[in-house]
Amino acid sequence: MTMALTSTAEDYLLAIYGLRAEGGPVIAARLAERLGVSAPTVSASLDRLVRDGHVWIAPQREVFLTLGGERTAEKLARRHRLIEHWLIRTLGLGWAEVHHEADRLEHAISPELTDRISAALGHPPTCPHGLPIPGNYPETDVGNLFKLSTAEVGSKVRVVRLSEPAEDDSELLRYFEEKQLVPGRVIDVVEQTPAGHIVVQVDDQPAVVDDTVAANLWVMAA
Amino acid sequence: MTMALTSTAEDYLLAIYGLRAEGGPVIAARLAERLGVSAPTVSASLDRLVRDGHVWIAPQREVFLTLGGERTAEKLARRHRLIEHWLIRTLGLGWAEVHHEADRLEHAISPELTDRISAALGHPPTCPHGLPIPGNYPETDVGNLFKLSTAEVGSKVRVVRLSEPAEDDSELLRYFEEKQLVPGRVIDVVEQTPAGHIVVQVDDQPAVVDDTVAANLWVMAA
DNA sequence: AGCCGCGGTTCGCCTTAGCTAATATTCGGC
DNA sequence: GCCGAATATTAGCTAAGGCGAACCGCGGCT
Repeated sequence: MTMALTSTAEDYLLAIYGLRAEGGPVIAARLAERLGVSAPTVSASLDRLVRDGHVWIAPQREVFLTLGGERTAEKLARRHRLIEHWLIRTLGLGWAEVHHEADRLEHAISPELTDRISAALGHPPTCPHGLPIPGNYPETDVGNLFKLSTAEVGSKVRVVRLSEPAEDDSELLRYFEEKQLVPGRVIDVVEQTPAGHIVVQVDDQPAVVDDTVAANLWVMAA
Repeated sequence: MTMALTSTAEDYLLAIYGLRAEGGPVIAARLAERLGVSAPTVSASLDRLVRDGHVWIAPQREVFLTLGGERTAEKLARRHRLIEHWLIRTLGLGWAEVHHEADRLEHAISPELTDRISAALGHPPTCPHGLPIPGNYPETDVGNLFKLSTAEVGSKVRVVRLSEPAEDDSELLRYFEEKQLVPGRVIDVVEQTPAGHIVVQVDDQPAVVDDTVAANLWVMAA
């Protein structure tokens, strides 16, 4: 009988899962940042997660999900991303606001409800920001995604998804929405300035994308 | 800056609000029953609620909501009851299952979301089980409700709402649904047996309603 | 060698929210 | 006025989840 997770434990699993998906080593300090808690708190919480078999810590302090922990995290990510669609679809909530609401709702939705939501939405493969929904997403062309910041000048690319951390930045989300830098859009990479900024063309409208911002958009050749 | 309530505190306010609406004195022992916790736990929690100004204890140990506490409880009840409708409307959830899901969701929905839900549903005056939704409910004929168990033999009555505790009893809910003893239905009170059971006629189908069950249905003359 | 900064842990402390066992209080009957 | 049942409180425990302060280890600089 798999003990029920606390809402806090769910947050940790999801944060680890998200950081992992972003690439780069998952360490306690990053978790502290993302979750907005102190280092000692993360230490204690990780101890509990290890004790309960959701997480294991590699010799160099890197944090990994166990098989069970990963399965749980996938369920949670699925839940979260389906909720985002649901809120947009049934309540007309804004693309930029939906993530925060989903953050709180994801802990309160039963598995049965999750599946009903998926069905009611026609089993969408990704969330509104382009992140894949486990269980619905066909694992194709995951390999040939790259960040807009590394796109070749003169190429055409298709926006596929936002980075995980971008989802927590509502100002950034509103910016993306305004410039229509949303999943599915095809854009021209016009030039890269010496400072690293990228000039793109969306719907024949030019837009200058800050280099740090461009690192938050995953694209593919189009 | 009104301190944010914990999920547990919200449960208490809602329980007090509900018991009060059912009539009868609200005391700690009833709260312990309804919330499924021990008496000392209720004691400690009430201390916190008093400390934070949500609740007030009268000399004879009776529990009252303060003005602020009552306002909060109304918001929570509104939230809960709107969620029930929303789940039925957008996901086709069953009349009998919806209450439990709403119990968990009500702590995770923002005020803005609540209003959007209300708007999307056309501001329904009551929840699917007939309980009024604060802010939407026109306060008419609240006074002339009575329990089915006290209805006069030979009279016609209209089912208006379920009792609060009935909402927590899914078996009872399924029974009501099966017999179509749901808000809006007009039924004939045919006879009362010596044991106190009540024989009614719904859609020309006879049904025997247990006396304790009949005490959970609020009706009005029809 | 020395030191700074980052990462991590240990220590001690706090609040919420639960429990049991024991005790105290109050209420309704008789 | 007394008794027993119901109610409430006290005392003492646990676990989760927070905090800051202090300290350790290690990698790079200078």
